[in-house]
Amino acid sequence: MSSLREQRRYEIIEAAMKVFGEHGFYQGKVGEIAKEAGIGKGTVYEYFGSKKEIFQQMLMYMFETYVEGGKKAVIGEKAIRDKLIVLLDYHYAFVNQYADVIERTFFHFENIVKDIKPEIAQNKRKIFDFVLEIITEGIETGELRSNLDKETASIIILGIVNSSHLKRIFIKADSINKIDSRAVIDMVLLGMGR
Amino acid sequence: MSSLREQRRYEIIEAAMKVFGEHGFYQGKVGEIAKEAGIGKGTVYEYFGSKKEIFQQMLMYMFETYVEGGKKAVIGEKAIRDKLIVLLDYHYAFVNQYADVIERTFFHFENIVKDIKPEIAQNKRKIFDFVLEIITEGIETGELRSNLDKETASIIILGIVNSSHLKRIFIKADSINKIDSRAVIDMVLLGMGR
Amino acid sequence: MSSLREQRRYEIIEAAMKVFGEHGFYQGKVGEIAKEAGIGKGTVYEYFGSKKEIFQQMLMYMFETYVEGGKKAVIGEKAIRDKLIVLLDYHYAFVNQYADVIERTFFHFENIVKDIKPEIAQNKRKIFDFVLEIITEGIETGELRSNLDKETASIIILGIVNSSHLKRIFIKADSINKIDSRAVIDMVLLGMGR
Amino acid sequence: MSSLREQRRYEIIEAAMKVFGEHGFYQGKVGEIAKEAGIGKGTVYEYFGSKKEIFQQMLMYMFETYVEGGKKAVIGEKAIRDKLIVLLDYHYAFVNQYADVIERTFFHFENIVKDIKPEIAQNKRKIFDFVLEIITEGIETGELRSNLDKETASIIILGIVNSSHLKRIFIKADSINKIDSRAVIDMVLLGMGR
DNA sequence: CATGAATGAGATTTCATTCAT
DNA sequence: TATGAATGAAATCTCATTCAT
Repeated sequence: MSSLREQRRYEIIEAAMKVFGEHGFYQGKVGEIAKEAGIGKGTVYEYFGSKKEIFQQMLMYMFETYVEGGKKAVIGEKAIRDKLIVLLDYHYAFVNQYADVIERTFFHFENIVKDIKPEIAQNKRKIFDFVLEIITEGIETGELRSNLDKETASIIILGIVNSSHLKRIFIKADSINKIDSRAVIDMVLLGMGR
Repeated sequence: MSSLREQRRYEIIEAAMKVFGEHGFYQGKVGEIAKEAGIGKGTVYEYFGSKKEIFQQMLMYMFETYVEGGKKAVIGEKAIRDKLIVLLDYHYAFVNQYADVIERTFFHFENIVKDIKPEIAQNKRKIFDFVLEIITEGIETGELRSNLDKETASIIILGIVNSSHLKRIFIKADSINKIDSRAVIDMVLLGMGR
Repeated sequence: MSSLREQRRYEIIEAAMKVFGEHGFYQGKVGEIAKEAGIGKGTVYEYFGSKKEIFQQMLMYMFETYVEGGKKAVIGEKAIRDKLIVLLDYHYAFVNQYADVIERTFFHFENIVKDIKPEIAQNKRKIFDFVLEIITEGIETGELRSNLDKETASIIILGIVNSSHLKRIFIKADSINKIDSRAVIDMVLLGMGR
Repeated sequence: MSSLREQRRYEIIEAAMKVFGEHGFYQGKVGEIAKEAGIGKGTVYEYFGSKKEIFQQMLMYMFETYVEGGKKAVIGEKAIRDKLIVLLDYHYAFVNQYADVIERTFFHFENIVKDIKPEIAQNKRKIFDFVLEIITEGIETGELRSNLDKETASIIILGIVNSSHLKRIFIKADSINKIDSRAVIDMVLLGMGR
């Protein structure tokens, strides 16, 4: 059955996340992915045409998982403030779960997938649109200022969302200190000014 | 004198920025760096012990340039708001100047420099401290709320600073639209909330 | 019964002729032969021990077909001149029918079948003997000069027979111009000299 | 100097003739060519872009050598009969010298060099033209019949020239019996008929 | 009998690094 | 000091063959 094939594909992608996460794209060896997945090297090529394709499919999978999960996480919240907090928490959890592979590849694959599948590009755009939606909704419900430039606000939120992961990079690589989502969002909503 | 040697080292690093910027670390060839620098392949190894070392030194150089330049840019401004705006502009200009190499390597070198020189780690910390200083100063001068958690605020600023470059990644790769630093900072200072 | 098995073997050989004809021995894949024969890859190995064996059997089959067909074609002719013309036509038709596989393999299998089955060697010899017979007969009937060195004459005829296929190779690959068998044979019988 | 590079290229081609001659294109390994040439595997790639390119250049070299040598060999002879005899001898010597590689590749490279360089195609044509010239000259000098179809005659001669090598293939693989060029040519000139 | 998923040996090719000049 | 020809380790990918179903 095809679901068996799907299952095997998924196992390889799982293994790829581990290996690419540990070593990045160029240092991640196909042989190691195979070993990690508990199969032969040649078998990997029965399911994916090339190392690059494994990587692309892995990214696709992560993007989809990310966007889907994010929407699901946010859906339960009513207040925009809560949505943003949940989004921040979700992002942090996601990044932590896939920490290595994200740090090494998620925001850094442009040159690897120059012949990037349109679906991936779409997914990138989806993340932005997702945040834009929340902002728009916040303005409509009156929780956010009505004169807010929505695109700029989204950029800011996205930047901050991404900060959780920057913290580890910029402050200490081994930091496991989670940023306080509540504090962050409140600071953004209230403003830093006096 | 050693200054000739320094000069030559610098030329190689310049070439490395070009080559690594265009192709990333693993696809950037030492031979291309040599050609770009107008010297022989073997000569590169008279100045650097390995490809990895060239890369590390290049990062060091960029960090130092970044921090130094940032401090210099900000020094002329009195108001914290202006300092932040200038910082954002500076970051954007810096990222644009070294756009390719940053996108491909600046936030992605963990695995390349596992045996990272302490100086690089220090420089990363310096960037954070630099922002932290501005925030602290802002609180002291009363421009920022006194109950602000300084570290969190710095993380937010850093995240936003980094947004300028995220915009290109998340929205459209070919976008040349600069984010409006003034609008962004004001939004952060005033808050998004009603 | 075994005739079912024979039938299946024949189908595989037919498929092999197509595949080896298109891609040659090394580029012709067993999987493609299987697909062409409409059976599973594993099934091929129920009938043949290895790719090499398929190839050897295919050659055997072609040799036998060639020699048999050649004799049959010639048998109806009385005059040696006609026999030779018919032989030339037959060879051309045969080569055209199996054009690709012959061009790619017929004269090029030495290293593939180093452990060549004696039967193949015998078949090669048979082709020569077949021509030798015609020459001998021609001398006996007085159509050919009595002082003709039979072996040399056979070599010449064989070379010329093979020319039909050389024409395509040496002049233009896409040439479909058949050489005029009558003209050729007459030229050989009459001689080129004044 | 460039002649050093030329020299090295030639050495590699020599090694390639040996290796491809022994094992054919697909079984001839680049590593073996390198070893045969007494250099490292990587060095081969400093001189040729790929295995295919080595093969193509080798063919080019052989064609050129063949045509040049053939013309030189024939130039000393006045009579057409002698020219043809010399050509036959020359061909036999050439084939013997490069026996293996010719048997395995010379008439069998169509699919390897699909992207065949125009120069190779030209060389193939040159061989035919070369024979055509001799025939034409023979007619002009009156040594050959004036009503001879020149193209057909050339095909015949080419086929026969090629016979010397067919002899080994069709009769016995280990035969070192040279065909008697004089006898062959005379038979062609006089004709086989009574 | 028939199958095709799984395998891994082995080939080509790349490129950082060395070292004789 | 500067060079670039030479190197070979190592990686990706192919495909004949096996064998559990």
